[in-house]
Amino acid sequence: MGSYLEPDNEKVKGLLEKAIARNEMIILTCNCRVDYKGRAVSELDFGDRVIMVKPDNTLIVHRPEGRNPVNWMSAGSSIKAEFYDELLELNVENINPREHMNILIKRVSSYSSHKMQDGSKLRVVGSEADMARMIYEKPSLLNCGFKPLSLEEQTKYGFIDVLGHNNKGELMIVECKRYKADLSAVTQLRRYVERVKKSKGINKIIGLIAAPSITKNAEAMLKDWGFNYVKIEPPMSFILDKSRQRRINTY
Amino acid sequence: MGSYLEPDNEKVKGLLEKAIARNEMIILTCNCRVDYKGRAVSELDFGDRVIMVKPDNTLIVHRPEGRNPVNWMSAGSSIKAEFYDELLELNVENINPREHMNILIKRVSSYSSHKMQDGSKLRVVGSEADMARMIYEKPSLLNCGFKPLSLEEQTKYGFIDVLGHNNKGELMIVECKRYKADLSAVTQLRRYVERVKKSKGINKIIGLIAAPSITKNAEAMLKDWGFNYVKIEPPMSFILDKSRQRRINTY
DNA sequence: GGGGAGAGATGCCGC
DNA sequence: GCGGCATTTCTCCCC
Repeated sequence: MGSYLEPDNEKVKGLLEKAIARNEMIILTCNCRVDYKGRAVSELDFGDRVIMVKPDNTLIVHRPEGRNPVNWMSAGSSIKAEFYDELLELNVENINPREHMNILIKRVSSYSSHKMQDGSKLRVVGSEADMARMIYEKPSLLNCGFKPLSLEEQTKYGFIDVLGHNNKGELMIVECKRYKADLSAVTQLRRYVERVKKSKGINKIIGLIAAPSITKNAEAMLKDWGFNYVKIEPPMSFILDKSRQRRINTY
Repeated sequence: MGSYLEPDNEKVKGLLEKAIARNEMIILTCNCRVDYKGRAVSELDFGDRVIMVKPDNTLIVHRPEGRNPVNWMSAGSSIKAEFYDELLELNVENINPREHMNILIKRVSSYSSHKMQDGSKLRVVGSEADMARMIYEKPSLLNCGFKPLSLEEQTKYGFIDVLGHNNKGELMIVECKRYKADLSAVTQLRRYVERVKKSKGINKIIGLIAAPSITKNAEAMLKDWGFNYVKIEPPMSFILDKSRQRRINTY
C-alpha cells in the first residue's frame, strides 16, 4: 500500500513486485512503449499512459482518450519487472491463448498500490432479456392477441427470445433488440424461423422483431421475408425485476 | 499535477475541479457507490474501485477484476463535484444520448492527476482486413484458381471482403473471419450472395468462408447452402502491411 | 449522422 | 470447453 510521486524506475520495480505478490491494485502513470504478440501483433510507440494491474492480474494500458484500453492482457497473466539502462521493463505472459506483452517504461510520474475489496453486484435493467420478460408478462404490448409460450427457448441454432401464438393460433417467434434493429437481427430471426419450420414440420411461422426502432434496410429485408416489426422500448425501471422465468426445452 | 495519499474528501473536490479544468488525467482510488441512468439503468452498491477521468472527459469506473469498466460515461461528459455530509459526490451528465451518472464517494485512498501527451498511433496486424488483403495479393491460398477482382467492395447490405472469379469463371464471394467462423458468418455470406445474385441477375455465385476454423453448426449450415470453407490463418507480421488497396465500386 | 461490421472484442449462460 | 449471443458494447469506415 502506498502512493509515490515521480519515483525512480528501480524503486518502482521493487514496489511492483511486492504489490503483485500481495494482489494489490496497482496504478502507474508513465511514459511507455507497448508491444504485443498473440491473437494479433501490435506496436505502440512511446507516449503518456496509465497502466493498471488488477488483483486478478488483468493488465490494461489506457491512453488519454476513449473508454477502452489501447492494449491489455486478460486475467491470470504472469507479470515480470526488470530494470536496466535506467528503463523499467514489464514482460507479461499468458498461456491459452499464448500471448506476450512487452512494456518499456521511460519515466514514472506516479505510482500507487492498494488492497481492494468489492463484494457488490452490479444490477442492470433495460437489457434485451428484460424486454423479452416484459413481453412475456404483458403480451398485449404486441397488439396481435399474442399468447406467450416460453422465454429464451433453447435451440441448436441459438435461443428464441419469446415464443408463442398469435390470435389465429399460428406459432410466433419474437426477436427483441434493445436498440435499433439491423440486418443481422433480421437474419437471426430468419434463422430461427427456418429452424423451427424444419424441426416442427410447420409451414407457416410468424416472425416478429420487437425493438425501439429499425434501420431502413432491415425493414426492407424484413418485408421481403414476410416478417413484421413492432416498436417496443426496453423497460427502464427496477419494478419489473423479478427472477428469471424457466425455459421449457422442447425444440 | 500531483499525487496524494488518503486526502480528505473536501480537498479532493478542489483538486478535481482544477484538474478537470486543465484537462488532466485523474485517477482516484476510493470506496464508492455508482448509479447510472441513460441507455439502461444500473446500480452498484459501495465497494473499492478506481475512477479514471480522462482529458477527453471519458469517465470509467474499474472494479478489482476484469478488462472492462463496471460503469462508464463516454467522452465529452460534464462532471460536477460536490462535498456534503463528509461525502464526495460526482454528478456526470451527457447529452445525446441523454444519460446521467451519480457517484457517491465515502473515502479516497489516493488521488493523482497529470497532464498527458500521447501522439503515437497504434499499429495492429492480423485483422480481418489484413486477411482479405493477403488473399487479394496471394489468391493461390484459396486453391481454386481464384482471380481477385476487388477488396472490401461496398454494397447496400454491407461490404464484401474479397470478390473475384474461380477457375470456371464463376463469380465468387469470400468472407474472411480472423477467428472461428460461426453461424452469423454464414448468414452474412448468404446475405451478400443473395444480394449480388439479385442486383447482377446472376444465377450461380460461389460463396466461400476463409477462417482458421469453423463451428460444427456453421459448417452444416454452410453445406446446406452450397457454400464452402477454406482454412486460412490471419497474417501475423508487419511485412505485409502495405497501404490499403482502393475499392472498385460497381455493386 | 445513419448504416454496416469488425474487435487482440469481453462476458454470460447453457449444454 | 464449445457454442451462441448480448453489450449502457466501442470503434472505425463509408456513403
